[in-house]
Amino acid sequence: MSATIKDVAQSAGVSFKTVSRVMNGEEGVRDSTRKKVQDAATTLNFQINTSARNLRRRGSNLIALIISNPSRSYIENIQIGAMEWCSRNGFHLVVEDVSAHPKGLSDLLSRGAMAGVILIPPMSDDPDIQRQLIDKSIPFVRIAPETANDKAPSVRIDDRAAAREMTKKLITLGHSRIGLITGPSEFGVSRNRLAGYRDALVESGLTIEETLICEGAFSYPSGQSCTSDLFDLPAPPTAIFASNDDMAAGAIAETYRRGIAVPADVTIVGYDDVAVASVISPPLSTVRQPLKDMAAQAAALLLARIRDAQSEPQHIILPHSLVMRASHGPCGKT
Amino acid sequence: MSATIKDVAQSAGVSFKTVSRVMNGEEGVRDSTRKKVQDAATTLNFQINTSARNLRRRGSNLIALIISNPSRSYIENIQIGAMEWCSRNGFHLVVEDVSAHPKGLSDLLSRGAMAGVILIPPMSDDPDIQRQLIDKSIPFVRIAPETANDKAPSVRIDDRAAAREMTKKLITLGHSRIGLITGPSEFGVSRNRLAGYRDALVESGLTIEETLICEGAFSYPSGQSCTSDLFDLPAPPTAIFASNDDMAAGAIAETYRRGIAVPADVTIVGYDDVAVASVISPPLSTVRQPLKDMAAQAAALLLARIRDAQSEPQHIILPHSLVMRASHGPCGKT
DNA sequence: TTGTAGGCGTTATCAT
DNA sequence: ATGATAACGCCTACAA
Repeated sequence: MSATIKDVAQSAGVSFKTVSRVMNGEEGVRDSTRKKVQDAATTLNFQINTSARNLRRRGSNLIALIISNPSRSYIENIQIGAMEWCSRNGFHLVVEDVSAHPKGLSDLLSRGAMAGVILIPPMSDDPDIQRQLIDKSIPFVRIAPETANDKAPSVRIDDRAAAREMTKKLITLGHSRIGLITGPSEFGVSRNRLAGYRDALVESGLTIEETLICEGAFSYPSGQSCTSDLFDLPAPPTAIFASNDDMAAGAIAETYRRGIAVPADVTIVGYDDVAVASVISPPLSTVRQPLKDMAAQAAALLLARIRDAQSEPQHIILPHSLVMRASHGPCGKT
Repeated sequence: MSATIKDVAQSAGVSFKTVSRVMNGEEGVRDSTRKKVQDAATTLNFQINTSARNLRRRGSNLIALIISNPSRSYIENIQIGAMEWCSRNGFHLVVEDVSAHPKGLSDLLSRGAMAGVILIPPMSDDPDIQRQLIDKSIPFVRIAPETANDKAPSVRIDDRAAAREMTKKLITLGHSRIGLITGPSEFGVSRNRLAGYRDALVESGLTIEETLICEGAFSYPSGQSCTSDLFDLPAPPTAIFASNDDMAAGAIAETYRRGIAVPADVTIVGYDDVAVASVISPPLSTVRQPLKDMAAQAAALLLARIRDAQSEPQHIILPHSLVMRASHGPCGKT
């Protein structure tokens, strides 16, 4: 079929090892020889065989991003950050959804196939997957794990502090009955954000009402139904803090459906700052986390572990910020 | 490091070929032998080496989805459809963005790396990429190409008919000044949708005003600015048909910004029916195309070509429909 | 039903 | 600066 390095070698009148050197940009090849080889390669339309290279090198230029269903907009940003890093660093990104077909994962992780793996919530907190990875000695990195450990590097923001700040912001606006829509409890980030919410209330001397806390699924419909439940309370909240933007968008939709105005009648804020936050109306006030950066930095930490499995796992905390757009306002009610 | 097929063979007391047979689920192995081998493989934590297998088989279990920047929501649905198909059929999906780092593509397409490639707009109409793929004899499939050809299979909806139907629908509602926000002209789908728009106007005996046609970029901001231009016209349109939902969302935002109500004062409709369509308010009336199905069927057609490069390329046209939500209404003005 | 020989295309090692 | 030889781990072809 297509040409191999031996064909190129013959055509260029050198040994195939020399071709190998040229293809890998190694030193110690005379310029004239190099040129001869390059010309021959171009003429023969030579393409290196990745399988053969990987077999011999015991390596791969593939990084896997393991995802599960919930928030597509979250994944989208992570994926973009990871893809950009990959293309700048000679890797390619394999995206695998394990929620559908769990058996795909073990195939994906067959020996030598992936140079490394990026885990996002909820897999970053999944002990099974991590043990699997460790057993196969595949380097991995965790994005937004509940807590850092010494098995793998990690990248995160300080979710607890961020949730605390946003809650305090709402309190500053005069709100004292603040509904919280959490993510599923198996997500470490959900627990951390809930803790931050509690921190703020306690620090401000407010009582924590468990009925104001509703567990969502990080999805738009779950934002709607939690909001519905909150409004059906005898004393509904004057502000709702959703643990991601998708749920906040659902909350706003449900609010409108009931003829309640945002932010005039009720304040709604989100978390993540993904695309939907600037597209809905009113534009969403939210916690911004630098998802693309997080993914890029995660990939970089992963590379360090790919290069040297013994290197100390690093843990990075990136800065977050509050992006106050137009979905919040002062508390109207007493 | 980890076990090879030979280690398993020794441990099970059979030849390595037998192990190979078991690992590939081939017939002609006594059940007792099979069990012995499986046990040994489990004990040794054996994982097949994909590089060695691919090298020998001259194959790969990787399918590449080549994307470029514009509409992330479009890509999202295509990607989900392709991923699901892949995990059901023993493949994995590599997602590569060529808009950033074009050189990544040639590396990705190195010999044997990818079993096949899925092209979406605008790459489905890019002659360079197609020639490259043909030169390397990598099977590929085109999603939503401008026209089908005999080089590769394709999957699409009838964009021209769909755009015509939506335009007619608006005409039926009494609109005669209908603005069209097209996609970039290098997209075949843009040209087809534009043609359908013209078809409808001509068939209805309306004149085509070129000033009512504005070229967008398939992005939210471009939807805003085109809409702004349309409203600045001496005689603005009473309805706007955006060639994708992102631009329609931008159009609605710009409309609100000017204090104009949707759909009371102006009708706005989109195209694609992606997530944003049901999340914004009012919920968007739009042309639905079955993106996930399209991707899954594309992958299936691709597989046929991977299995037999000589097989006749198939061309599938999937049904579309109009999803009339709440962003349209009758024409108020004369 | 099971086993043996050989090679896929590349890189590592060691020589020249 | 360049080349010969030997793996990497698996599968195909053929043999027993």
